[in-house]
Amino acid sequence: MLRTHTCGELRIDHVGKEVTLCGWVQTQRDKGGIVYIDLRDRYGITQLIFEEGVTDESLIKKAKAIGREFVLKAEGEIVERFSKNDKMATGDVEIRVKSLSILNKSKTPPFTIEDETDGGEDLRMKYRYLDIRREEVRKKLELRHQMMQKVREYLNGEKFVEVETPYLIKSTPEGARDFVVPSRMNNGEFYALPQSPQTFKQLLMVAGMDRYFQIVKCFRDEDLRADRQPEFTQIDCEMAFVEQEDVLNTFEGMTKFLYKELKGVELEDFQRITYDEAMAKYGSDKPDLRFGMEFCELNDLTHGKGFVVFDSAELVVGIVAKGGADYSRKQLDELTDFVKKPQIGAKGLVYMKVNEDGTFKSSVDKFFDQEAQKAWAEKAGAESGDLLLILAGEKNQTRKALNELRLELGERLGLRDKKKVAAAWVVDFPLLEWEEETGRYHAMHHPFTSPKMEDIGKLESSPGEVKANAYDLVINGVEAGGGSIRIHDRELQSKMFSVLGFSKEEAEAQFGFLMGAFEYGAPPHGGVAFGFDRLCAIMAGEQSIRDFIAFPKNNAGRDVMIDSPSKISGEQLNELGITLSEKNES
RNA sequence: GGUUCGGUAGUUCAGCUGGUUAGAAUACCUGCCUGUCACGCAGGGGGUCGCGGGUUCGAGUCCCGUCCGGACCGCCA
Repeated sequence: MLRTHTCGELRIDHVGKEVTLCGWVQTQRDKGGIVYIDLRDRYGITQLIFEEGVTDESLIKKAKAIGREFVLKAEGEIVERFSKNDKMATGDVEIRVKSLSILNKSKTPPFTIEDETDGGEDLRMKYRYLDIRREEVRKKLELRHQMMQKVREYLNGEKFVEVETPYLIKSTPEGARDFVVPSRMNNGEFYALPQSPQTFKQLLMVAGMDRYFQIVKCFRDEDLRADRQPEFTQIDCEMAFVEQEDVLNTFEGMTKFLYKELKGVELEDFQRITYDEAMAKYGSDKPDLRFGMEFCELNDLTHGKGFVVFDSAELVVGIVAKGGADYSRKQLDELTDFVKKPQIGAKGLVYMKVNEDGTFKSSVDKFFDQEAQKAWAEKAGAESGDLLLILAGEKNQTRKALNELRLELGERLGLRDKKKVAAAWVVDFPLLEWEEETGRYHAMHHPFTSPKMEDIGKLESSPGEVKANAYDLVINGVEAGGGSIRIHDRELQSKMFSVLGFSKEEAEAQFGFLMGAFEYGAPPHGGVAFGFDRLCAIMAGEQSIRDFIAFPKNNAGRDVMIDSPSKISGEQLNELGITLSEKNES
């Protein structure tokens, strides 16, 4: 070992000891007759001191020539500081250096290695190895590590077995686009990287593994977001001989365990809310329940008064912004512009202020008298000083837009409190969703999700109304995980594929192995998958998952550090039997 | 595929309705400084204003195209 201690552990009772530290130079402060160097490693920072009259002349000269991020080995005696720094854990002591080796020099880094770095996103990613030296990023990766340990601890305690499943598997048309890997030995054929180990974990249930989990990379070739990466990590779980409640309880337990162990927070029992209720009250299947501001439907109080926008709307729905009656014209215009943004797509925004004197002032006074507005206020629960904001239009679109407005207001009113944790299970998702482009139904969760028993009769007659044994865990408005009770019966699975528009042959070719397995005594089973990166971000109160991934990709799916993806040689292409179209040749 | 914001010193940014020699902070270099810890003081170097084209007497600034980055919509069973 080159060092006897780390840069974070020395305290006043170490005084007098001879130690050797290794680390990077955070800063060097040359005061003339005295030189300080802050030496940093992953554990902390310790001050080195070189003093005229005490330290060797040549050593002082050496110290004066040292720059940021040099790698040093410093030997010396721990002494009590003449002037202490109570902002540092090691601030009571310093090392009076007797011997110094420069283990490596460093170019001046392109951005400062500090919590409040001056580096932009792009630059930080290009020099990610420097970015990770920053405490802020390091702590996030350490949280991730801790979480991984705790997940394993909990699931191991619950008798789950961690089983690895293959990465080179088969492409299927359902769901997200696959990342595809050409096979040299099977020329002209391709593997696909798993979007999730779904079918394998079900096969493990058939295999009697009973309780399976895996912390596993998954791959989806879709566009990125702050909370979406093309390769990401899931806590993938499956249990046999269980019902929905058993799965929910097990993983509610895991989530509580993680919060307790990692954040010291005891979570209350999670709310349960149905999909239909979530959509009606919040316009979203992942509502942020840290605050109320529930939707209030106003159809019956708004129709027939000659206001065309409301009369022609499938849904008229509002929310109350507490204390919003003093919003200025400008603020209201801002909110109107917000909902009219193309991403949100509302045509306009109707407001109604409840004045302190009990009167009402709205943007539609022409059509609705005080009496009518009073009725709105009563229904929506708007009291004096409040602001009622109303959107109207096609049902789903309007709910979606009002959801965005609700979140925006929540942000502006400071209701999305980072310190709060609101976790809920959203249950009873629809089994199927109509897809306009293809003109057929597709599975809302995935095609292995079981329909509710009582709805099975409707599978062929009115598929859109069938509810599924599917559930999502939503924390602070983020989908942290989701799962379902699966189909374990060959006939039902077959029927499901046919409802989804698969021919018998297609279903057999793509999923015959699974349906075949169901014929050999498949137990009832179900499970869940958590977005591990997201769970880390949620727990740290962050929006972006990128800093919880050591080497993430940028918006365009590129790794700017190693510059991938990249072209491959003609020989490699030949070997794989691949010809590129002209526009891609170089 | 689309919307939107941005690209100016190593870095983060300012630069107005087009107008002389493009600025600040920080970083870097040199000198001074024995208790600093965002050290201080004095001085210095540092720019293809992303790239290409256009308008103009004149473009960092306006227009078109393009590349790069961020956020978002579509997409993500």
